[in-house]
Amino acid sequence: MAKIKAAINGTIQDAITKKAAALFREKGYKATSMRELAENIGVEAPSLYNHIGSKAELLQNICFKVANDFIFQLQFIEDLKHTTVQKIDQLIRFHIQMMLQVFDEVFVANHEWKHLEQPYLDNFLTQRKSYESRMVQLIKDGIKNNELKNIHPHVAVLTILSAVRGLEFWQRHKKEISAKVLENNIAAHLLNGLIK
Amino acid sequence: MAKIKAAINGTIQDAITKKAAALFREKGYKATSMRELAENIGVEAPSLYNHIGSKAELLQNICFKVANDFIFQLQFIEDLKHTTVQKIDQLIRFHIQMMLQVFDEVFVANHEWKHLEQPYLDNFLTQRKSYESRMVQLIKDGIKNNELKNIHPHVAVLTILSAVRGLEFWQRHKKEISAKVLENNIAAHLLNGLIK
DNA sequence: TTGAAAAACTAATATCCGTTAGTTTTGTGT
DNA sequence: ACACAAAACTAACGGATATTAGTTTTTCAA
Repeated sequence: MAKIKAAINGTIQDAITKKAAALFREKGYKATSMRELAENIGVEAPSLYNHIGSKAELLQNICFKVANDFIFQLQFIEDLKHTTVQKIDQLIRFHIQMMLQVFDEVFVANHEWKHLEQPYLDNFLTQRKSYESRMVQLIKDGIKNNELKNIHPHVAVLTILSAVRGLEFWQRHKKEISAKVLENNIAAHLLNGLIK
Repeated sequence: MAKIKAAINGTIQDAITKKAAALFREKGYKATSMRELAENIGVEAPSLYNHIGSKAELLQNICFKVANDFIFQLQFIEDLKHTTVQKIDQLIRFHIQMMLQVFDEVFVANHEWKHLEQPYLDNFLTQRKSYESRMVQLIKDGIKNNELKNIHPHVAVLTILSAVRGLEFWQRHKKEISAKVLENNIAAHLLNGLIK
């Protein structure tokens, strides 16, 4: 059998992880077998182990790569010299873009993290909790300086995060509507419910 | 081993289905074994088959019961003599209440439906698509009669559905905040982004 | 061209899964 | 108390799973 083809600027391991993300998204982690992943790549299952450590490791890499990207961007936005509304708007748009650009990976991080093994599971949940807290703080800032209505900050954060997650459904309608229209509609819908 | 205890006004099958919903929600359908379900009920795995047909059937019952409840309520709301805004408000609140009252079942219908087997899978997806379409029509009505802004109806529907789904996260915070506060905050957040 | 490293292959293992068959226990109406 | 039905049990099946061991093929630098 021919060698596994890596993308132009990626390792073979990256290629396997990418395909794994697609399958984990489509069928779920537990329902995706290594034989199936191998077949999709064009190789026998045991050959995968020349490049990766284990199935569990694939899930770990996907989940923590996504978590890292979000945390990095949040840090970047926090440090900007903008109004709170501008920051929230930018964060919402980043979420939307991630959803559209690395859909499989974000979906897996959102839905399949529960199959992480310890200590990765606790680690992941801690990171997510911290991310939520920092978003709550952003909303609190906006309320304090009178940019936002006096809504319940934590409820607002979860409403925003969940609404953005709804972009999962839009993968099916990608042709009917542009990314920019989506971004503007959703950001407006969510922000208009908050702004004074 | 003692007999399986049914709830006061339910069959034994209902009791098994209820516990299955809890486990499917917590661990996922594929990751939940019949041996595990049996242990949780206090019985050996084969004993379950005196009361149920198969694992797949458990998932079917959970998913279609939930779908049915939602469709029934949507029909009820459609027939009301209310403004469109009132109808949408009421529908949002129903979603929130379902999420809080039959959390496990709604969660499973939202996340584990992909493990349904044919023809149930297609059936379920058809029902869901129809439900979405009818919500889109509701929004369109509201735009037409000038109650709502000229937003993209389908985007609005998915934003609402996803935001409500965010209540999943609130199971952890149930003690900190009352159902009524949640309901009011989320409904307001989502509606204020739509109303003219 | 050759030789070593990388990566494919085949074969196999132990474990888990849903489910069936056959048997024993339990509960209930007479 | 007894008989019958309901529902528990044990044993076992065939099949899928992730992964390992051992071997052959491929690739590529010298």
